Amino acid sequence: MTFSMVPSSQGIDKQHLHITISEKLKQKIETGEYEPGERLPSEFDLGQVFGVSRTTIRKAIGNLIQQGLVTTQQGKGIFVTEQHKISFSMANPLMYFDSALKQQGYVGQVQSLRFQRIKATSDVSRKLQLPAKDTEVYWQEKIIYADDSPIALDVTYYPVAIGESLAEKLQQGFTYSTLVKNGIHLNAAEVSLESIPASYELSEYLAIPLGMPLLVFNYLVYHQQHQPAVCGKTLSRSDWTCYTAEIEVDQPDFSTLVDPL
Amino acid sequence: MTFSMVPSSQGIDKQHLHITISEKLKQKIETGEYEPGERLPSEFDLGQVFGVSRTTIRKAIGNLIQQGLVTTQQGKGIFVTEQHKISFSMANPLMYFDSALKQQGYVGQVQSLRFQRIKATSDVSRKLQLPAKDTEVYWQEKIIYADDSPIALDVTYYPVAIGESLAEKLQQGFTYSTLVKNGIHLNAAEVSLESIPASYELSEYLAIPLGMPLLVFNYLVYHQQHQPAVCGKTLSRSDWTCYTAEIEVDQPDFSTLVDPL
DNA sequence: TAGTGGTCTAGACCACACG
DNA sequence: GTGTGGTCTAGACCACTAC
Repeated sequence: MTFSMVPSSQGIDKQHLHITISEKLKQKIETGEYEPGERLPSEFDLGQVFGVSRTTIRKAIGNLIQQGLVTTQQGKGIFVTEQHKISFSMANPLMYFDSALKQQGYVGQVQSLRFQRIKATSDVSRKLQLPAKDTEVYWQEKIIYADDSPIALDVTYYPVAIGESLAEKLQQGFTYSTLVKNGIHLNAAEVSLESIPASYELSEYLAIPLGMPLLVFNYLVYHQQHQPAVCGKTLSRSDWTCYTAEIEVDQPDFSTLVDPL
Repeated sequence: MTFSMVPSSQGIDKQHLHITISEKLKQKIETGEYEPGERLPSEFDLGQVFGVSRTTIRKAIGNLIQQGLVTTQQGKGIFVTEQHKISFSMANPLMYFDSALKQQGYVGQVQSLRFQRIKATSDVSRKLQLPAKDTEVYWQEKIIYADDSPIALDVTYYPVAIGESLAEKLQQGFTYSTLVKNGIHLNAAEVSLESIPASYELSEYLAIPLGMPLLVFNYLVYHQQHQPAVCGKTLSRSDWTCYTAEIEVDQPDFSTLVDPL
Protein backbone atom coordinates (compact mmCIF):
# COMPACT_ATOMS: atom_id res chain seq x y z
CA MET A 1 0.00 0.00 0.00
CA THR A 2 1.44 3.33 -0.96
CA PHE A 3 0.46 6.78 0.08
CA SER A 4 1.27 10.10 -1.44
CA MET A 5 2.71 12.45 1.13
CA VAL A 6 0.47 15.38 0.39
CA PRO A 7 -2.88 15.89 -1.26
CA SER A 8 -2.73 16.08 -5.02
CA SER A 9 -1.98 19.75 -5.37
CA GLN A 10 -4.89 19.70 -7.77
CA GLY A 11 -8.05 21.27 -6.53
CA ILE A 12 -6.38 23.69 -4.21
CA ASP A 13 -5.00 25.91 -6.93
CA LYS A 14 -5.43 24.01 -10.17
CA GLN A 15 -6.64 27.00 -12.11
CA HIS A 16 -10.20 26.54 -10.94
CA LEU A 17 -11.33 30.09 -10.73
CA HIS A 18 -13.90 29.64 -8.00
CA ILE A 19 -11.36 27.96 -5.74
CA THR A 20 -8.66 30.49 -6.46
CA ILE A 21 -11.06 33.28 -5.67
CA SER A 22 -12.52 31.74 -2.52
CA GLU A 23 -9.04 30.98 -1.21
CA LYS A 24 -7.97 34.56 -1.84
CA LEU A 25 -11.02 35.89 -0.03
CA LYS A 26 -10.46 33.36 2.75
CA GLN A 27 -6.98 34.70 3.25
CA LYS A 28 -8.26 38.25 3.46
CA ILE A 29 -10.74 37.13 6.09
CA GLU A 30 -8.18 35.21 8.09
CA THR A 31 -5.65 38.02 8.05
CA GLY A 32 -8.33 40.39 9.24
CA GLU A 33 -8.39 42.46 6.10
CA TYR A 34 -12.10 41.75 6.16
CA GLU A 35 -13.16 41.88 9.77
CA PRO A 36 -15.90 39.85 11.45
CA GLY A 37 -19.26 41.39 10.68
CA GLU A 38 -17.87 43.43 7.80
CA ARG A 39 -19.60 43.41 4.43
CA LEU A 40 -17.76 42.10 1.41
CA PRO A 41 -18.11 43.78 -1.98
CA SER A 42 -21.25 42.78 -3.87
CA GLU A 43 -21.24 39.79 -6.18
CA PHE A 44 -21.28 42.13 -9.15
CA ASP A 45 -18.29 44.10 -7.86
CA LEU A 46 -16.34 40.95 -7.04
CA GLY A 47 -17.02 39.75 -10.55
CA GLN A 48 -15.52 42.97 -11.89
CA VAL A 49 -12.50 42.76 -9.60
CA PHE A 50 -11.66 39.18 -10.49
CA GLY A 51 -12.82 39.45 -14.08
CA VAL A 52 -15.19 36.50 -13.94
CA SER A 53 -18.90 35.92 -14.29
CA ARG A 54 -21.30 36.29 -11.42
CA THR A 55 -21.88 32.53 -11.47
CA THR A 56 -18.25 31.90 -10.67
CA ILE A 57 -18.29 34.47 -7.87
CA ARG A 58 -21.38 32.82 -6.45
CA LYS A 59 -19.61 29.47 -6.51
CA ALA A 60 -16.65 31.01 -4.68
CA ILE A 61 -18.91 32.60 -2.08
CA GLY A 62 -20.64 29.24 -1.72
CA ASN A 63 -17.27 27.73 -0.84
CA LEU A 64 -16.82 30.30 1.91
CA ILE A 65 -20.32 29.70 3.24
CA GLN A 66 -19.64 25.98 3.43
CA GLN A 67 -16.53 26.69 5.44
CA GLY A 68 -18.50 28.87 7.81
CA LEU A 69 -16.50 31.96 6.93
CA VAL A 70 -19.27 34.17 5.59
CA THR A 71 -23.04 34.37 5.59
CA THR A 72 -25.29 36.04 3.07
CA GLN A 73 -28.42 38.10 3.54
CA GLN A 74 -30.69 38.65 0.62
CA GLY A 75 -30.92 42.27 -0.27
CA LYS A 76 -28.12 43.23 2.09
CA GLY A 77 -24.88 41.56 1.22
CA ILE A 78 -22.19 39.08 2.17
CA PHE A 79 -20.86 39.32 5.71
CA VAL A 80 -17.86 37.84 7.48
CA THR A 81 -19.02 35.44 10.17
CA GLU A 82 -18.66 36.49 13.79
CA GLN A 83 -17.36 33.85 16.16
CA HIS A 84 -19.04 32.57 19.28
CA LYS A 85 -18.31 29.49 21.29
CA ILE A 86 -20.10 28.17 24.34
CA SER A 87 -18.60 25.28 26.30
CA PHE A 88 -20.69 22.59 27.92
CA SER A 89 -19.31 20.09 30.35
CA MET A 90 -19.96 16.47 29.55
CA ALA A 91 -19.72 15.60 33.23
CA ASN A 92 -23.09 17.28 33.65
CA PRO A 93 -24.93 16.46 30.49
CA LEU A 94 -27.34 19.26 29.81
CA MET A 95 -27.81 19.58 33.53
CA TYR A 96 -25.95 22.78 33.33
CA PHE A 97 -27.05 23.82 29.90
CA ASP A 98 -28.79 26.77 31.43
CA SER A 99 -26.16 27.59 34.00
CA ALA A 100 -23.41 27.12 31.42
CA LEU A 101 -25.13 29.70 29.28
CA LYS A 102 -25.57 32.00 32.24
CA GLN A 103 -21.96 31.67 33.34
CA GLN A 104 -20.75 32.52 29.89
CA GLY A 105 -22.81 35.65 29.66
CA TYR A 106 -25.77 34.51 27.62
CA VAL A 107 -29.46 34.53 28.37
CA GLY A 108 -30.67 30.98 27.87
CA GLN A 109 -34.23 30.32 26.82
CA VAL A 110 -36.18 27.35 25.61
CA GLN A 111 -39.11 27.22 23.24
CA SER A 112 -41.09 23.99 23.37
CA LEU A 113 -42.13 23.05 19.86
CA ARG A 114 -44.15 20.01 20.81
CA PHE A 115 -44.92 17.90 23.82
CA GLN A 116 -46.93 14.84 22.93
CA ARG A 117 -47.73 11.38 24.15
CA ILE A 118 -46.80 8.95 21.40
CA LYS A 119 -46.09 5.29 20.86
CA ALA A 120 -42.45 4.60 21.60
CA THR A 121 -40.19 3.56 18.79
CA SER A 122 -38.27 0.37 19.37
CA ASP A 123 -35.09 2.33 19.93
CA VAL A 124 -36.59 4.59 22.58
CA SER A 125 -38.40 1.66 24.14
CA ARG A 126 -35.13 -0.20 24.52
CA LYS A 127 -33.28 2.75 25.98
CA LEU A 128 -35.97 3.58 28.53
CA GLN A 129 -36.32 -0.14 29.33
CA LEU A 130 -40.04 -0.16 28.68
CA PRO A 131 -41.54 -3.61 29.00
CA ALA A 132 -44.00 -4.50 26.25
CA LYS A 133 -44.80 -3.36 22.78
CA ASP A 134 -46.92 -0.33 22.05
CA THR A 135 -45.79 1.38 25.20
CA GLU A 136 -46.21 5.10 25.21
CA VAL A 137 -43.74 7.86 26.02
CA TYR A 138 -43.74 11.61 26.05
CA TRP A 139 -41.94 13.21 23.17
CA GLN A 140 -40.68 16.74 23.40
CA GLU A 141 -38.91 18.91 20.88
CA LYS A 142 -37.61 22.27 21.85
CA ILE A 143 -35.31 24.94 20.61
CA ILE A 144 -32.65 26.35 22.90
CA TYR A 145 -31.66 29.98 22.52
CA ALA A 146 -28.55 31.83 23.62
CA ASP A 147 -29.71 35.41 23.81
CA ASP A 148 -31.88 35.60 20.71
CA SER A 149 -29.99 33.09 18.59
CA PRO A 150 -31.29 29.56 18.23
CA ILE A 151 -28.32 27.34 18.98
CA ALA A 152 -29.76 23.90 19.51
CA LEU A 153 -32.71 21.62 18.88
CA ASP A 154 -33.37 19.15 21.65
CA VAL A 155 -35.38 15.97 21.16
CA THR A 156 -36.31 14.25 24.40
CA TYR A 157 -38.28 11.16 25.39
CA TYR A 158 -39.70 10.73 28.89
CA PRO A 159 -41.33 7.70 30.51
CA VAL A 160 -45.04 8.37 30.89
CA ALA A 161 -44.88 8.73 34.66
CA ILE A 162 -42.38 11.55 34.45
CA GLY A 163 -43.82 13.23 31.38
CA GLU A 164 -47.31 13.21 32.82
CA SER A 165 -46.54 14.59 36.24
CA LEU A 166 -44.17 17.29 35.02
CA ALA A 167 -45.86 18.16 31.75
CA GLU A 168 -46.33 21.83 32.41
CA LYS A 169 -42.97 22.45 33.98
CA LEU A 170 -41.05 20.55 31.32
CA GLN A 171 -42.54 22.78 28.67
CA GLN A 172 -41.32 25.92 30.33
CA GLY A 173 -37.77 25.21 31.41
CA PHE A 174 -34.63 23.27 30.73
CA THR A 175 -35.01 19.50 30.98
CA TYR A 176 -32.43 18.72 33.60
CA SER A 177 -33.10 21.68 35.84
CA THR A 178 -36.77 20.83 35.86
CA LEU A 179 -36.14 17.21 36.71
CA VAL A 180 -33.76 17.80 39.61
CA LYS A 181 -35.89 20.58 41.02
CA ASN A 182 -38.79 18.18 41.15
CA GLY A 183 -37.00 15.48 43.05
CA ILE A 184 -35.75 13.33 40.22
CA HIS A 185 -32.12 12.87 41.11
CA LEU A 186 -30.03 11.95 38.11
CA ASN A 187 -26.89 10.01 38.86
CA ALA A 188 -25.50 8.40 35.73
CA ALA A 189 -25.60 8.76 32.00
CA GLU A 190 -24.49 7.10 28.80
CA VAL A 191 -23.68 9.67 26.19
CA SER A 192 -22.15 9.90 22.76
CA LEU A 193 -21.13 12.70 20.47
CA GLU A 194 -21.20 12.76 16.73
CA SER A 195 -21.65 15.34 14.03
CA ILE A 196 -23.95 15.60 11.03
CA PRO A 197 -24.58 18.13 8.28
CA ALA A 198 -27.79 20.11 8.69
CA SER A 199 -30.76 18.96 6.64
CA TYR A 200 -33.17 21.53 5.26
CA GLU A 201 -35.52 21.14 8.19
CA LEU A 202 -32.75 21.58 10.74
CA SER A 203 -31.18 24.44 8.84
CA GLU A 204 -34.47 26.32 9.07
CA TYR A 205 -34.94 25.67 12.76
CA LEU A 206 -31.44 26.83 13.58
CA ALA A 207 -31.13 29.59 10.99
CA ILE A 208 -28.04 28.18 9.32
CA PRO A 209 -27.15 27.22 5.77
CA LEU A 210 -27.88 23.73 4.52
CA GLY A 211 -25.11 21.30 5.40
CA MET A 212 -23.53 23.25 8.25
CA PRO A 213 -22.10 20.89 10.88
CA LEU A 214 -24.24 20.11 13.88
CA LEU A 215 -22.98 18.46 17.03
CA VAL A 216 -25.24 15.63 18.11
CA PHE A 217 -25.16 14.87 21.82
CA ASN A 218 -27.00 11.62 22.46
CA TYR A 219 -27.93 10.94 26.06
CA LEU A 220 -29.56 8.33 28.22
CA VAL A 221 -29.79 9.46 31.81
CA TYR A 222 -30.57 7.38 34.88
CA HIS A 223 -31.97 8.07 38.31
CA GLN A 224 -32.24 5.89 41.42
CA GLN A 225 -30.89 2.40 40.80
CA HIS A 226 -30.19 2.68 37.13
CA GLN A 227 -33.77 3.60 36.22
CA PRO A 228 -33.90 5.45 32.90
CA ALA A 229 -35.29 8.93 33.46
CA VAL A 230 -34.91 10.44 30.05
CA CYS A 231 -33.22 9.87 26.71
CA GLY A 232 -32.80 11.93 23.61
CA LYS A 233 -30.40 14.08 21.70
CA THR A 234 -29.34 17.67 21.46
CA LEU A 235 -28.43 18.92 18.00
CA SER A 236 -26.43 22.07 18.42
CA ARG A 237 -24.86 24.54 16.03
CA SER A 238 -21.22 23.56 15.92
CA ASP A 239 -20.16 27.16 15.43
CA TRP A 240 -21.62 27.95 18.85
CA THR A 241 -20.98 24.87 20.92
CA CYS A 242 -18.22 22.74 22.34
CA TYR A 243 -18.26 19.89 24.85
CA THR A 244 -15.53 19.45 27.43
CA ALA A 245 -14.55 16.71 29.85
CA GLU A 246 -11.86 15.86 32.33
CA ILE A 247 -11.23 12.19 32.45
CA GLU A 248 -9.11 9.58 34.10
CA VAL A 249 -7.40 7.38 31.63
CA ASP A 250 -7.72 3.66 32.08
CA GLN A 251 -4.67 1.58 31.62
CA PRO A 252 -4.87 -0.09 28.25
CA ASP A 253 -5.26 -3.75 27.62
CA PHE A 254 -1.94 -4.37 25.95
CA SER A 255 -3.18 -7.45 24.17
CA THR A 256 -5.47 -5.37 22.02
CA LEU A 257 -2.88 -2.87 20.91
CA VAL A 258 -1.66 -3.21 17.39
CA ASP A 259 2.03 -3.62 16.91
CA PRO A 260 3.86 -1.02 14.88
CA LEU A 261 4.40 -2.08 11.32
CA MET B 1 -40.03 38.14 22.40
CA THR B 2 -42.13 36.04 20.08
CA PHE B 3 -41.31 32.89 18.28
CA SER B 4 -43.02 31.22 15.41
CA MET B 5 -43.76 27.61 16.15
CA VAL B 6 -42.34 26.16 12.99
CA PRO B 7 -39.85 27.27 10.38
CA SER B 8 -41.31 29.56 7.79
CA SER B 9 -42.62 27.01 5.37
CA GLN B 10 -40.70 28.98 2.83
CA GLY B 11 -37.49 27.48 1.64
CA ILE B 12 -38.53 23.92 2.24
CA ASP B 13 -40.94 23.78 -0.64
CA LYS B 14 -41.44 27.34 -1.79
CA GLN B 15 -41.31 26.50 -5.46
CA HIS B 16 -37.55 26.51 -5.53
CA LEU B 17 -36.86 23.85 -8.07
CA HIS B 18 -33.49 22.77 -6.79
CA ILE B 19 -34.89 22.22 -3.31
CA THR B 20 -37.99 20.43 -4.53
CA ILE B 21 -35.82 18.15 -6.60
CA SER B 22 -33.22 17.45 -3.94
CA GLU B 23 -35.95 16.71 -1.38
CA LYS B 24 -37.61 14.28 -3.80
CA LEU B 25 -34.33 12.54 -4.43
CA LYS B 26 -33.58 12.55 -0.72
CA GLN B 27 -36.84 10.78 -0.06
CA LYS B 28 -36.03 8.15 -2.66
CA ILE B 29 -32.71 7.60 -0.98
CA GLU B 30 -34.18 7.38 2.50
CA THR B 31 -36.91 4.99 1.50
CA GLY B 32 -34.31 2.78 -0.13
CA GLU B 33 -35.58 3.29 -3.66
CA TYR B 34 -32.02 4.26 -4.39
CA GLU B 35 -29.83 1.94 -2.35
CA PRO B 36 -26.46 2.74 -0.81
CA GLY B 37 -23.78 2.50 -3.46
CA GLU B 38 -26.30 2.67 -6.28
CA ARG B 39 -25.81 5.09 -9.15
CA LEU B 40 -28.37 7.81 -9.76
CA PRO B 41 -29.38 8.80 -13.28
CA SER B 42 -26.96 11.17 -14.96
CA GLU B 43 -27.35 14.91 -14.62
CA PHE B 44 -28.61 15.08 -18.15
CA ASP B 45 -31.23 12.41 -17.57
CA LEU B 46 -32.35 13.97 -14.30
CA GLY B 47 -32.74 17.25 -16.15
CA GLN B 48 -35.00 15.51 -18.65
CA VAL B 49 -37.03 13.78 -15.94
CA PHE B 50 -37.66 16.94 -13.94
CA GLY B 51 -37.80 19.22 -16.95
CA VAL B 52 -35.15 21.64 -15.73
CA SER B 53 -31.74 22.78 -16.84
CA ARG B 54 -28.59 20.95 -15.93
CA THR B 55 -27.57 23.88 -13.71
CA THR B 56 -30.60 23.35 -11.52
CA ILE B 57 -29.97 19.61 -11.30
CA ARG B 58 -26.40 20.31 -10.31
CA LYS B 59 -27.63 22.64 -7.57
CA ALA B 60 -29.99 19.92 -6.33
CA ILE B 61 -27.22 17.34 -6.34
CA GLY B 62 -25.04 19.85 -4.48
CA ASN B 63 -27.69 19.97 -1.78
CA LEU B 64 -27.54 16.20 -1.42
CA ILE B 65 -23.74 16.23 -1.30
CA GLN B 66 -23.83 18.81 1.49
CA GLN B 67 -26.16 16.57 3.44
CA GLY B 68 -23.81 13.65 2.96
CA LEU B 69 -26.37 11.65 1.02
CA VAL B 70 -24.51 11.23 -2.25
CA THR B 71 -21.02 11.54 -3.63
CA THR B 72 -19.98 12.22 -7.19
CA GLN B 73 -17.18 10.77 -9.26
CA GLN B 74 -16.12 12.55 -12.37
CA GLY B 75 -16.69 10.46 -15.44
CA LYS B 76 -18.62 7.83 -13.50
CA GLY B 77 -21.72 9.25 -11.91
CA ILE B 78 -23.59 10.14 -8.76
CA PHE B 79 -23.67 7.49 -6.05
CA VAL B 80 -25.68 7.06 -2.87
CA THR B 81 -23.38 7.27 0.14
CA GLU B 82 -22.65 4.09 2.05
CA GLN B 83 -22.75 4.36 5.80
CA HIS B 84 -20.00 3.53 8.25
CA LYS B 85 -19.63 4.47 11.86
CA ILE B 86 -16.79 3.70 14.22
CA SER B 87 -17.18 4.38 17.94
CA PHE B 88 -14.35 5.61 20.11
CA SER B 89 -14.53 5.72 23.87
CA MET B 90 -13.70 9.03 25.45
CA ALA B 91 -12.62 7.26 28.61
CA ASN B 92 -9.53 6.19 26.72
CA PRO B 93 -8.75 9.09 24.48
CA LEU B 94 -7.08 7.76 21.41
CA MET B 95 -5.47 5.14 23.56
CA TYR B 96 -7.67 2.63 21.93
CA PHE B 97 -7.90 4.25 18.56
CA ASP B 98 -6.15 1.27 17.11
CA SER B 99 -7.86 -1.36 19.20
CA ALA B 100 -11.23 0.30 18.65
CA LEU B 101 -10.65 0.01 14.93
CA LYS B 102 -9.55 -3.59 15.31
CA GLN B 103 -12.53 -4.54 17.46
CA GLN B 104 -14.91 -3.09 14.95
CA GLY B 105 -13.44 -5.00 12.08
CA TYR B 106 -11.20 -2.46 10.46
CA VAL B 107 -7.51 -2.48 9.74
CA GLY B 108 -6.09 0.65 11.31
CA GLN B 109 -3.02 2.30 9.86
CA VAL B 110 -1.22 5.55 10.31
CA GLN B 111 0.77 7.55 7.82
CA SER B 112 3.06 10.14 9.34
CA LEU B 113 3.01 13.28 7.22
CA ARG B 114 5.59 15.19 9.20
CA PHE B 115 7.57 14.89 12.37
CA GLN B 116 9.56 18.01 13.10
CA ARG B 117 11.14 19.92 15.91
CA ILE B 118 9.67 23.41 15.95
CA LYS B 119 9.30 26.39 18.17
CA ALA B 120 6.23 25.98 20.34
CA THR B 121 3.31 28.29 19.83
CA SER B 122 2.12 30.05 22.95
CA ASP B 123 -0.92 27.82 23.10
CA VAL B 124 1.07 24.59 22.94
CA SER B 125 3.63 26.01 25.31
CA ARG B 126 0.95 26.73 27.87
CA LYS B 127 -0.69 23.34 27.56
CA LEU B 128 2.56 21.40 27.86
CA GLN B 129 3.63 23.71 30.71
CA LEU B 130 6.90 24.62 29.06
CA PRO B 131 8.85 27.19 31.04
CA ALA B 132 10.35 29.95 28.94
CA LYS B 133 9.81 31.45 25.54
CA ASP B 134 11.18 29.93 22.38
CA THR B 135 10.94 26.46 23.80
CA GLU B 136 10.86 23.73 21.25
CA VAL B 137 8.47 20.83 20.81
CA TYR B 138 8.00 17.98 18.39
CA TRP B 139 5.16 18.44 15.96
CA GLN B 140 3.60 15.50 14.24
CA GLU B 141 0.84 15.29 11.69
CA LYS B 142 -0.48 11.97 10.59
CA ILE B 143 -3.38 10.48 8.76
CA ILE B 144 -5.29 7.60 10.29
CA TYR B 145 -6.79 5.00 7.99
CA ALA B 146 -9.59 2.52 8.55
CA ASP B 147 -8.90 -0.16 5.96
CA ASP B 148 -7.90 2.00 3.01
CA SER B 149 -10.05 5.02 3.82
CA PRO B 150 -8.50 8.07 5.44
CA ILE B 151 -10.76 8.86 8.38
CA ALA B 152 -8.79 11.28 10.51
CA LEU B 153 -5.96 13.77 10.60
CA ASP B 154 -4.11 13.89 13.88
CA VAL B 155 -1.99 16.84 14.94
CA THR B 156 0.18 16.14 17.97
CA TYR B 157 2.74 18.06 20.01
CA TYR B 158 5.27 16.29 22.23
CA PRO B 159 7.71 17.70 24.76
CA VAL B 160 11.23 17.43 23.37
CA ALA B 161 12.28 14.69 25.77
CA ILE B 162 9.50 12.39 24.61
CA GLY B 163 9.63 13.33 20.95
CA GLU B 164 13.35 12.85 20.77
CA SER B 165 13.59 9.50 22.49
CA LEU B 166 10.64 7.95 20.69
CA ALA B 167 11.03 9.66 17.32
CA GLU B 168 11.20 6.54 15.21
CA LYS B 169 8.50 4.63 17.01
CA LEU B 170 6.06 7.53 17.04
CA GLN B 171 6.32 7.79 13.29
CA GLN B 172 5.33 4.20 12.77
CA GLY B 173 2.43 3.60 15.14
CA PHE B 174 -0.46 5.09 17.00
CA THR B 175 0.45 7.78 19.50
CA TYR B 176 -1.00 6.32 22.65
CA SER B 177 -0.03 2.75 22.01
CA THR B 178 3.52 3.83 21.36
CA LEU B 179 3.69 5.90 24.53
CA VAL B 180 2.32 3.27 26.90
CA LYS B 181 4.42 0.53 25.34
CA ASN B 182 7.48 2.60 26.04
CA GLY B 183 6.79 3.15 29.68
CA ILE B 184 4.98 6.45 29.59
CA HIS B 185 1.92 5.74 31.68
CA LEU B 186 -0.88 8.14 30.93
CA ASN B 187 -3.34 8.69 33.74
CA ALA B 188 -5.46 11.76 33.11
CA ALA B 189 -6.66 13.95 30.28
CA GLU B 190 -8.53 17.11 29.54
CA VAL B 191 -10.47 16.80 26.35
CA SER B 192 -13.06 18.66 24.35
CA LEU B 193 -15.11 17.93 21.29
CA GLU B 194 -16.30 20.33 18.67
CA SER B 195 -17.09 20.19 15.00
CA ILE B 196 -15.97 22.23 12.02
CA PRO B 197 -16.60 22.20 8.29
CA ALA B 198 -13.72 20.85 6.21
CA SER B 199 -11.47 23.43 4.59
CA TYR B 200 -10.02 22.71 1.16
CA GLU B 201 -6.82 21.41 2.65
CA LEU B 202 -8.60 19.08 5.02
CA SER B 203 -11.06 17.96 2.39
CA GLU B 204 -8.16 16.85 0.23
CA TYR B 205 -6.40 14.98 3.02
CA LEU B 206 -9.55 13.13 3.97
CA ALA B 207 -11.05 12.69 0.50
CA ILE B 208 -14.32 14.43 1.32
CA PRO B 209 -16.20 17.35 -0.20
CA LEU B 210 -15.49 20.87 0.98
CA GLY B 211 -17.46 21.75 4.07
CA MET B 212 -18.25 18.26 5.29
CA PRO B 213 -18.41 18.14 9.09
CA LEU B 214 -15.32 17.04 10.95
CA LEU B 215 -15.26 16.08 14.60
CA VAL B 216 -12.42 17.79 16.42
CA PHE B 217 -11.19 15.93 19.48
CA ASN B 218 -8.84 18.20 21.44
CA TYR B 219 -6.70 16.47 24.03
CA LEU B 220 -4.13 17.23 26.67
CA VAL B 221 -2.88 14.07 28.31
CA TYR B 222 -0.87 13.74 31.51
CA HIS B 223 1.47 11.14 32.94
CA GLN B 224 3.02 10.78 36.41
CA GLN B 225 2.00 13.64 38.72
CA HIS B 226 0.12 15.72 36.24
CA GLN B 227 3.05 16.08 33.84
CA PRO B 228 1.83 16.89 30.32
CA ALA B 229 2.87 14.10 27.98
CA VAL B 230 1.21 15.13 24.78
CA CYS B 231 -1.40 17.51 23.43
CA GLY B 232 -3.08 17.96 20.12
CA LYS B 233 -6.23 17.27 18.19
CA THR B 234 -7.76 14.61 16.04
CA LEU B 235 -9.89 15.82 13.15
CA SER B 236 -12.04 12.92 12.07
CA ARG B 237 -14.62 12.42 9.36
CA SER B 238 -17.94 12.75 11.11
CA ASP B 239 -19.54 10.24 8.78
CA TRP B 240 -17.15 7.62 10.12
CA THR B 241 -16.67 8.48 13.75
CA CYS B 242 -18.52 8.82 17.01
CA TYR B 243 -17.27 9.33 20.58
CA THR B 244 -18.92 7.63 23.53
CA ALA B 245 -18.69 7.97 27.29
CA GLU B 246 -20.29 6.63 30.42
CA ILE B 247 -20.38 9.24 33.10
CA GLU B 248 -21.47 9.83 36.62
CA VAL B 249 -23.61 12.88 36.94
CA ASP B 250 -22.68 15.41 39.57
CA GLN B 251 -25.45 16.85 41.62
CA PRO B 252 -26.16 20.31 40.35
CA ASP B 253 -25.54 23.52 42.18
CA PHE B 254 -29.12 24.63 42.52
CA SER B 255 -28.13 28.25 42.93
CA THR B 256 -26.94 28.41 39.36
CA LEU B 257 -30.06 26.94 37.82
CA VAL B 258 -32.31 29.33 36.03
CA ASP B 259 -35.87 29.47 37.21
CA PRO B 260 -38.61 28.58 34.74
CA LEU B 261 -40.21 31.62 33.21
C1' DT C 1 -15.42 7.30 -28.88
C1' DA C 2 -19.27 8.11 -26.00
C1' DG C 3 -20.91 9.28 -21.60
C1' DT C 4 -20.24 11.44 -17.33
C1' DG C 5 -19.41 15.10 -13.98
C1' DG C 6 -16.71 19.89 -13.40
C1' DT C 7 -16.15 24.62 -14.80
C1' DC C 8 -17.56 28.86 -16.72
C1' DT C 9 -20.22 32.29 -19.33
C1' DA C 10 -23.95 35.90 -20.30
C1' DG C 11 -28.14 37.05 -19.36
C1' DA C 12 -32.97 37.03 -17.48
C1' DC C 13 -36.10 37.47 -13.76
C1' DC C 14 -37.44 37.39 -8.77
C1' DA C 15 -37.41 38.66 -3.68
C1' DC C 16 -35.76 41.39 -0.24
C1' DA C 17 -33.63 45.70 2.13
C1' DC C 18 -33.06 50.45 2.39
C1' DG C 19 -33.49 55.19 1.64
C1' DG D 1 -36.34 53.03 -7.21
C1' DT D 2 -31.86 51.12 -6.73
C1' DG D 3 -28.90 47.67 -5.17
C1' DT D 4 -28.42 43.31 -3.29
C1' DG D 5 -28.48 38.26 -3.17
C1' DG D 6 -31.41 33.92 -5.02
C1' DT D 7 -33.02 31.23 -8.90
C1' DC D 8 -32.91 29.50 -13.45
C1' DT D 9 -31.73 29.01 -18.35
C1' DA D 10 -29.01 27.43 -22.61
C1' DG D 11 -24.96 26.48 -24.10
C1' DA D 12 -19.79 25.87 -24.42
C1' DC D 13 -15.67 23.52 -23.23
C1' DC D 14 -12.79 20.50 -20.23
C1' DA D 15 -11.33 16.19 -17.59
C1' DC D 16 -12.08 11.77 -16.39
C1' DT D 17 -13.98 6.83 -17.05
C1' DA D 18 -15.10 3.03 -19.54
C1' DC D 19 -15.49 0.34 -23.56
